[in-house]
Amino acid sequence: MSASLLDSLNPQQREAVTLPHQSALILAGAGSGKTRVLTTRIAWLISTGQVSPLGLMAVTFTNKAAREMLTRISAALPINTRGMWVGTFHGLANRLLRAHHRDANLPQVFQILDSQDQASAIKRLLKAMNVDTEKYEPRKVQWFINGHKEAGLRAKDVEVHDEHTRRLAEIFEAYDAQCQREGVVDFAELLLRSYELMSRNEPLRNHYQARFKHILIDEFQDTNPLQYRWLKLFAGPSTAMFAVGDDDQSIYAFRGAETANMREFEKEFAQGRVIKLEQNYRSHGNILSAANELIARNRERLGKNLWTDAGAGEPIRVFEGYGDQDEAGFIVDEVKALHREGLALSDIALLYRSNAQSRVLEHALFSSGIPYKVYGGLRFFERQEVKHALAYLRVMSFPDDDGAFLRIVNFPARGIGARSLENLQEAAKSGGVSLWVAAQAQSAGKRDAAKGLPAFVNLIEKAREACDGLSLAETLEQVINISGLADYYMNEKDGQDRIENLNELVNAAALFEQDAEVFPTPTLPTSGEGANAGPTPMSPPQPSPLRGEGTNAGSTPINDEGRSVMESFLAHAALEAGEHQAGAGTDALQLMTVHAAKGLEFHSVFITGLEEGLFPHEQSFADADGLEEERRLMYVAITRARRRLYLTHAQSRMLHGQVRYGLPSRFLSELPENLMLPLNKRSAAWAQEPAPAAYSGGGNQGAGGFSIGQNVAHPKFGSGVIVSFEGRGADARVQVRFRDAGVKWLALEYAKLSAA
DNA sequence: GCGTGACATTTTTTT
DNA sequence: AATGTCACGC
Repeated sequence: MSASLLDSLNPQQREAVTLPHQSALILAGAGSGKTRVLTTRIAWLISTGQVSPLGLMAVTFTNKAAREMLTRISAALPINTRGMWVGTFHGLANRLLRAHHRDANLPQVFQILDSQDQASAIKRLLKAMNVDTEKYEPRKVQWFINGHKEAGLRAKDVEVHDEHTRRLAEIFEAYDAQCQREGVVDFAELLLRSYELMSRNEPLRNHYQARFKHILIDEFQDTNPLQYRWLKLFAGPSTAMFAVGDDDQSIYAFRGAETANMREFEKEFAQGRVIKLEQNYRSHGNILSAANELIARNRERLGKNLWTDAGAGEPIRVFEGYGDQDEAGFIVDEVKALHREGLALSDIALLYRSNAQSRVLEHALFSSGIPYKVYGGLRFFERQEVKHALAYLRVMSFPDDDGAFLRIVNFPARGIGARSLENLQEAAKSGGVSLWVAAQAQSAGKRDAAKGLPAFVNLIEKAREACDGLSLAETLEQVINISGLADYYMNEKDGQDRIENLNELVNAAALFEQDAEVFPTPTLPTSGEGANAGPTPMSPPQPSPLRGEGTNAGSTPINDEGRSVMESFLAHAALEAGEHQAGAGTDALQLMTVHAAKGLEFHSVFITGLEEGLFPHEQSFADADGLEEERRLMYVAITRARRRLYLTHAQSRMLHGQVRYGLPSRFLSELPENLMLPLNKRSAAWAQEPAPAAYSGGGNQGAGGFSIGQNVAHPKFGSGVIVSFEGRGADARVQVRFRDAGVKWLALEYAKLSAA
């Protein structure tokens, strides 16, 4: 079977898949079969008996990629993939920390903070420390902390040059102490903590290094310094590292990714064993040429040249709309036409630079009745009602989590105001205990109170009793009712959606549980049962450290990592925010940010909002690196398309509640003109009139018979389009974007402007 | 203590 | 536009 597996590969792909037991770097261009090579190599290694399923680790960045890999492996091999170390950096770090939580100095039931949770934890801390939040903005503090953690640095490692930084380091330290107290761990901490665990604990390190014969890393260009160091800790003398990446698709520098890791890896591990996959199987020639031409403008590249033997295909369609609504209208019409020709909606993607841009598109799609699905944005597990319900679960199982406690102590409102909370926090602080313990103390002897703190303490204890022995889904159902969340949202005027989400949450829990039960515990070896991992001597307090912790004597069901299903579910909620959107299975148009589109492909792709300031984003203008990253982002966007590519932009759009006028993106002019097919904006039915309805209405009708969006001619500057105006009568001035002469303000009284 | 409305602030990308 | 913060009145 391995023969047939290899048959369909090209020579470079095959070479990569069948590399001997050595480290190597695979430079894999967009659409060159990267995922295929990775999964085929795993299948090949296992099926040829070179490694057992548990003797390898495969790391990805997104849950989607991890899932995809597992699916493909199970399709190729008759093995149970559960228990295999295939997952995201964060997922695997979580797994390691759960299994060795004692060595990592964490409670068995540590909770994972998502960015929202982290932000509120920081705000709470700043308040408690009496920090001036004008001087130390929570956002910046968060950025500071995460930045350092991602570089592998603790508060004590912060380089202090000035008072401000010194204070930040202090806050950093206090933040970590708070998290430790509350048994919570943020995203960066997952990695840093597991990194420290591995580097400090030699037996543990030796164990894993001996276990993993092969480590395969996807999207290597996106690793940050900490992740790279993290990987290296798992690599023993006999471990082969197989890194697949594309420096041209590095789009996560903003969160610490360093392409330098690729050069570093080449020196340290691959030692010259570099295989380039340059044949693109995805796109037609014109699309690929455009992408190549664009990315060639970047200076910092390892160098690669994608080619295809497919034909040139269609030209790239470019559309300019008057406003964002025209842009959306054009897209709706084109999508309809494509769909009519038989193309599945799910094979068409609408891409944008930032999430906020989806609104207008959604509106247009909704009113035209085209089914669509938005990825990203507000995720299921990030919704407040879901977070509330989960916080109840959390407080029930780990009441010392002050963050979860504060989230729900007075929600739904039960008469606990800021004053009582201040008192409580005071008491907790002086007693050196959690809010929950302090609340319990204050409520002693007031068991039947109907309001206030005692009522809350009562409620939690009652809920605990009521849920004893129940399944996860049943527990959630109970909690949603007992807590009063159900009643609360029932009476809210637009609470119906929230109720539905809560029901959906119960469903998700049931599904999750079912999944956990299909593979009962004993068949699921965890860390300890790698191909050749004998029991390794460990630090004393743990009897069988590699077997995961706490056999959990209680009645709660146990899953593969020896923790309760509830814990796993809470971790799942944080790590995999979830695309629990309606319409699974139905054919729907795909809407997402360019970032979210990485790794995906579609027959037809619309890249929207191609305007200066939007894409490239204005935040990137400051430095050359920022612009290069935007260009790589554009490269990623273009290479998503197999057959047809649309580039759209608008002269004006609503942004932050104001109309903004944007010039066409520089990326449009960086593409080869001969490949482009400009679509005349007037050819579209809705744009027949000189002044489109959207702009002739709300006071935009300019003086002197001109209007925004109108094409004009000037004797000296040539042809252009009116983008704005101010004043009336003799004072009236218009802003014109000329084709060649740039943007100019002209006084209507003097300028010899004529309609064109 | 709690709900309301005025006011200000924000506005990239994600595990 | 949308969300958070603050002050006020009940």
